[in-house]
Amino acid sequence: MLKTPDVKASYHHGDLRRALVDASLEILTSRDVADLSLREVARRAGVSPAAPYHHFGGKAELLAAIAVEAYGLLEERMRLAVAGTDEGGATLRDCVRAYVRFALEQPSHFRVMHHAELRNGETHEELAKARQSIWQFLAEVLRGDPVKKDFLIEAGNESTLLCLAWATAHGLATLCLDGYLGSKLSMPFDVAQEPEAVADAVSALLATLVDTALRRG
Amino acid sequence: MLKTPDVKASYHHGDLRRALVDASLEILTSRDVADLSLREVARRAGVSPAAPYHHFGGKAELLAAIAVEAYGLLEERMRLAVAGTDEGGATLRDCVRAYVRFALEQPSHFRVMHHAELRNGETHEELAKARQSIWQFLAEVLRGDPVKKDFLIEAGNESTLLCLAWATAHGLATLCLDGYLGSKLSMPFDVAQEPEAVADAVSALLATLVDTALRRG
DNA sequence: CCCCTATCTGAACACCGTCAAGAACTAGCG
DNA sequence: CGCTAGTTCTTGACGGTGTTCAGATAGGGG
Repeated sequence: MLKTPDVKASYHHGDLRRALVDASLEILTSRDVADLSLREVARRAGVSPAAPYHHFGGKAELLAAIAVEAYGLLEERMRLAVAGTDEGGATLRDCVRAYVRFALEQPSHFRVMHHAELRNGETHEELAKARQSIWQFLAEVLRGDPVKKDFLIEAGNESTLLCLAWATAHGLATLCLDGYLGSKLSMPFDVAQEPEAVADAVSALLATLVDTALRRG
Repeated sequence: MLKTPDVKASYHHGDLRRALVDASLEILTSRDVADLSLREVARRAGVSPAAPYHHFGGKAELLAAIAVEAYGLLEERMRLAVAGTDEGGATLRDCVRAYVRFALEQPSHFRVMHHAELRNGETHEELAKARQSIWQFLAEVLRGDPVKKDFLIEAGNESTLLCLAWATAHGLATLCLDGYLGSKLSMPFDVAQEPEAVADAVSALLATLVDTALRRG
């Protein structure tokens, strides 16, 4: 429906590759990635079940393409997030927050990124590059913070702190998306807030803990 | 093969329900939960594809049963972990570490716990209870720590710190299991250590940060 | 002993991912 | 313009899946 209007509905689809990705994302809005059917994607794009195989090697490759796109979007988000802050101790908080917000606002993309079928094999070259790019960026952000820099270098704790930040962000995002946080689902106390608010509070707490502890260190 | 030896291989299976769960766990050792085929489980248990439906409502209910079992195991692990420590500030670290170690040592159970098919629907009553039980336990552990107690109560930050701990543990476990940590897969620096070592270091760092910051607070 | 119930089988349905062969269309060369 | 080459899509098929249902089978209570 959003195709370039001058292109008629001809035998040859205008840009089927793009249409398949978009159709997948639409379906993923309401279904989980494990239940994504390649046939349904083709159906929604108005083509036969075998058509996608001329643009992707198979279902896994379609998902990989979506994941690569997702990594690009995520890195862009995080760059924007830290660009807005003034080099203070807020960068860590903003990175974590951007990560979680991306997961909450683009859940389809986020879920595909971490799906099982494209984790194990070193299959996709682009995927590995996209992942490394984000790590690199995060490492630079951390190194750029003058307060943390000394502590990191002297203690050799750079990777540990980086892992802590990423684990927190990833865990937060995963828990939010899976519905563990923010609802009356399973919490024994007052986390009646929205998932976003919980994520913000946790991100801020982590940044505060790090800053306070390091200034003391 | 591990059935009680006196029971013959009769038409009626001795304890098919248990056998199906065990067969599932065996298969999950080498395959992801998304690729778990109910027919294959039945095949491995030596019964027809329709047999499981007399013990479980379907594939989802089988997975739910495994998940309930997993929550029990996890809570047991965590209780043991904190029972061994002397009420100091190490409890937080030990909880996080126990969580991650459980994920690494029982990956089949852990993956099933957080699989999509049993997240959304309020389907299983037992599942919700098992989840709440762990939350309750974690909250008690945190409240029991005298150093953190004051900070938590005065600041109203109890749930936030709890979420931070859980998010870190969960993120760490997920990242380890998915192969992001501990290998040359995608890290730009020296995380050549084993996943367990990384997890230990991160858990310790989090606990240190919390203690240092709160003692200062 | 017989019947009843729980348990398991066999066949069936619809759906899935994937592949091989061929039809429909486009593009480019003469 | 017309023919050819090549890309793009369709049709049809194969094996696998979750699930259902009528019927076969076994064991326990009257």
